[in-house]
Amino acid sequence: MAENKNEKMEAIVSLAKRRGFIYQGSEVYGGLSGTWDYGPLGVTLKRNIMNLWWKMFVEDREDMYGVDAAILMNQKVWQASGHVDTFTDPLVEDLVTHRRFRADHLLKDAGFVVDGLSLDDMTRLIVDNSVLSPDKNELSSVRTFNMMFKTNVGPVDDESSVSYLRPETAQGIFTNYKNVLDSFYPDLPFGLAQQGKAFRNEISPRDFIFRSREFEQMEIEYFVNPADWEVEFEKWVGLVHQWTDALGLPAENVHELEVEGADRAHYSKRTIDFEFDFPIGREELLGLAYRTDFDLMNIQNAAGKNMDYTVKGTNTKFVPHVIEPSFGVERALMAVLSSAYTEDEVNGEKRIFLKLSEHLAPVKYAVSPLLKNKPELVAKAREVYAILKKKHGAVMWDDNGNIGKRYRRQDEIGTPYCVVVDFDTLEDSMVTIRDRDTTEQHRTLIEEL
RNA sequence: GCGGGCGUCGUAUAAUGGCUAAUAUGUCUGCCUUCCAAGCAAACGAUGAGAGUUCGAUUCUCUCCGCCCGCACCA
Repeated sequence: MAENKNEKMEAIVSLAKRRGFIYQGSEVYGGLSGTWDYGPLGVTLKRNIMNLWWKMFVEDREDMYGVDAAILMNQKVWQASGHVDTFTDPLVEDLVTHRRFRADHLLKDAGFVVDGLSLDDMTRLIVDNSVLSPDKNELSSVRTFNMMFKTNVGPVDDESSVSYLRPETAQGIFTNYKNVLDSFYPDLPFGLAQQGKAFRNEISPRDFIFRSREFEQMEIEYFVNPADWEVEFEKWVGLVHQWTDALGLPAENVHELEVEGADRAHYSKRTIDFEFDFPIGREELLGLAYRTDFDLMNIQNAAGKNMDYTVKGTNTKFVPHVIEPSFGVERALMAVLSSAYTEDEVNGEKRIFLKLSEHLAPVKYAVSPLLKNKPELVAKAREVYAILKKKHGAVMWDDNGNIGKRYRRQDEIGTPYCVVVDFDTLEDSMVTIRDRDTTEQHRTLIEEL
């Protein structure tokens, strides 16, 4: 097994696989880098996170509208959004050290204006002016690396049929802004929310599910009066913290990073990265960006459609500005798993458990007969199981081994409560409930579960 | 993509140019068990894929796939 400096991360990856949360994509064929498959528990945990988000940001609010746009979009979307240009990095390679650099960055550093230059133009500039790599060696010609997955739509494989798997979900929202205005004409501010897959051909997918080539986003485009953007932005800072609280992430592990000018995305006037202390280090968990009217204006110019919003009962018109909180599902999941992963000792033995919040845990209750070779206990336990299953859904039957083993198994998958039917249950209709975190137990009536 | 290190049951480890590839745990079956991985018995389960060298390859070589560390990239 390869060296891994991070034991906690390794333990989580191992548990995730062993217990049926997350597997390497295409594993039977040797895997496919940057893809991950979700097992029975993983898909439930992931959906619980996504549903929590949907409830919190869409269902529980009056100003939010859900959409679900197609992943394949007209190629004009990506030209207008700037992705065709900016998701394509011009790279050069040092012919001696083989290190790679951004050609445009090297040229800019050397004092050249590179805006609008073709690859050939850049190569010529490098050759004519003997531009060297930072390691003082000759450079290769300029080649592109496109982060977007390209594909063709329809039977003809030519330029007109080119499309891309979306590298972000946001554009699917912007392209429907006008549709939603026509259907609802909500008062400002209002938001459009979407969950869905996005694809990026990362050079180097890394760190378990942290950076992968196919991932799921939860995004909101919140449309505001340009005059109000700062106030609304601050509100979203607060809402983001509510979200990380709801995930059960310790507040002290969530950090705000104000992203400075040059590092911001091409569309953004202000960005805060919310970072989390992952086992792999402090890394971005989600982003909050003020996108101005960049996207709507792009559409207005490229598609020739008016994007104005008219304030009701007035003649005031403007193109709304946008606050965009953008959440990565896998990163949220990884943050949840890392902060839930706990080791302690019970009776001098190491115990591993996932301290998942009740509303996120893939299994809420495990039901067991105290002994599985006593038919009367099994029958009663089955009864209790059926009642709970009907009521809560996420309930597991477990009669494996002995009671201690079952507790440990359930601990590892984060089941908050284990319900045990014993001989007294047959007399008093009470069951034992054992708490995952404290390992304490108490008795309660079956009806009160 | 470059450089370095790697790839053995689900997981964690062992061993080997030639005997049935070992141990623990797990999973499963039976017995047992009146609350925290107890015990007994049995079974299942692996050399990432392909090619080459060889009488014989999991072991040596090559290609591919994947993983780890570093670089670079990360809107």
